[in-house]
Amino acid sequence: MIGDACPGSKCADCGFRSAVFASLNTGQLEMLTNGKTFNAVKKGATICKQGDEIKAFIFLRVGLAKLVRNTPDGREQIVGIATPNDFVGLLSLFSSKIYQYSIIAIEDSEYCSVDYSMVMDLIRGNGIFAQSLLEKISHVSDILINTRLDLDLRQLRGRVAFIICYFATEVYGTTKFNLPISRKEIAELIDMRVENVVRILSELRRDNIIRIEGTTIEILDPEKLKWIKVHG
Amino acid sequence: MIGDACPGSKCADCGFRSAVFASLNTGQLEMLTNGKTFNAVKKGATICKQGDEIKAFIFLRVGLAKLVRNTPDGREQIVGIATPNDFVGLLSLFSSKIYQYSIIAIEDSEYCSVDYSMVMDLIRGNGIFAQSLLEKISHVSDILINTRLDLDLRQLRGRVAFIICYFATEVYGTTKFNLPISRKEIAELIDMRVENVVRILSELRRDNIIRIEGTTIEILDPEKLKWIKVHG
DNA sequence: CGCGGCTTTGATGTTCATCAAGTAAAGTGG
DNA sequence: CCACTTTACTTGATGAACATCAAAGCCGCG
Repeated sequence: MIGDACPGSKCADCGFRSAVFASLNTGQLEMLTNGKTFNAVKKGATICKQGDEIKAFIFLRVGLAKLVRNTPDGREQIVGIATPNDFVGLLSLFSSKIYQYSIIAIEDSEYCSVDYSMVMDLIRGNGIFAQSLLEKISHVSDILINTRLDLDLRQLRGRVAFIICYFATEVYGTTKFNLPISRKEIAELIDMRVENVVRILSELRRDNIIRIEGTTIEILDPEKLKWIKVHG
Repeated sequence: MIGDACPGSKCADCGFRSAVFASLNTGQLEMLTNGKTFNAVKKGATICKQGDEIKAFIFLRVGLAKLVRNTPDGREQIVGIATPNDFVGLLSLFSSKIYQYSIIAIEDSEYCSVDYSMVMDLIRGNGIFAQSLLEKISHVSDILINTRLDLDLRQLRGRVAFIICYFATEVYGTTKFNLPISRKEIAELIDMRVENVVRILSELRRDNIIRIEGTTIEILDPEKLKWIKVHG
């Protein structure tokens, strides 16, 4: 499925088009149409790999992906989660020739790749576009850093509560959802051990704060969960 | 001392001029000269304050500053250290109307403030400048995030070793230097408690890995220190 | 069916935060 | 200048939080 033409063919007509591209004129949009590739991948697929040369600008249209980093001691650390409309790998893009993280689909996903040099041309040729991109990248960094700083302040119960709230509000927008990642991945995302993730989830279930059924999680007591998220 | 004219007056002649400004033409450099203010402040001075409206683009010429965040529970967390040639507060700049962090001088410092709207004009009017700025901001974010992720993997001994190495190599470039921050500030920077910072510094001294004399730290055994930094 | 990976719970030891208490250094006011 | 207060630093003792080890159940997959 890699490299198929985008179903909606022209970027100008794309329902997923990001606000970042709003400033492009007709000619520039046509350039974009010709320079991009549409991709659909299954859950588990690697979209790009840490250490590989950056050749494209990746825009996630549908699905969900994790940003993964290999730690010096051979473990894996999840840097963050990419949701639809995100430019994944945006951070590495301008600061390095290689990807700092791998990007792996955690749900069936669709994304567009735009040729790296084309984006550079657009930046140089369209000031408003450059400004939009600056704002976008700045925003993404800010969220990532602030989230990390927040997590660092909390102990494990607070972190687990945080991640449940995150998926409920930021990703799915409901109090009941299918957790797209394993316990082990939660652990990698918030820097703790699998056993403790499990233990704390069990505690939350025991206290009737959440309900767990297979991979489905339902928040029963949002107030209490929020309290734990803030006060640890 | 706030608001004095830059001694070197014209930005075009400024010895501290960042590579980011390399692409500006004569007219644009003149704009810059007229739109900036030069400032010199003493150690401890607040350069900008978390929550205040962003009106300027701050470029640190001389000195050292800490980026500080007030945590929800009233403590302080140090996000990072700004060294000469850094654009401080760069991250907030494009993603928010207000500063996400306070910036406080930890050594006597000099910096230039450039009017916010002027920077925006330059971005829109000069594509190469926009691209340079994207690269710069991307680089700063990347370092900040990777540092944070690294710290999250380490236990306390590793973090203390990390921060000593950081000041030795990144900030001062020597194995013997004056630690510009207090024990408490180290704790705030690497998410631990003062008592443990002190305890671990004492251990390192006892094991002849470092020497401490007042605020001066000298690395005696770089190999061992590096080992601790990596392996906790 | 059996293997391997994910999940779960319990027991145990290590790491770290907290509390307490004392020393040194640095500012403050008379 | 000295008494006084405040702030930074330091060490020890204790308990809480967390990682690690161990073992068993579960599920998907060849």
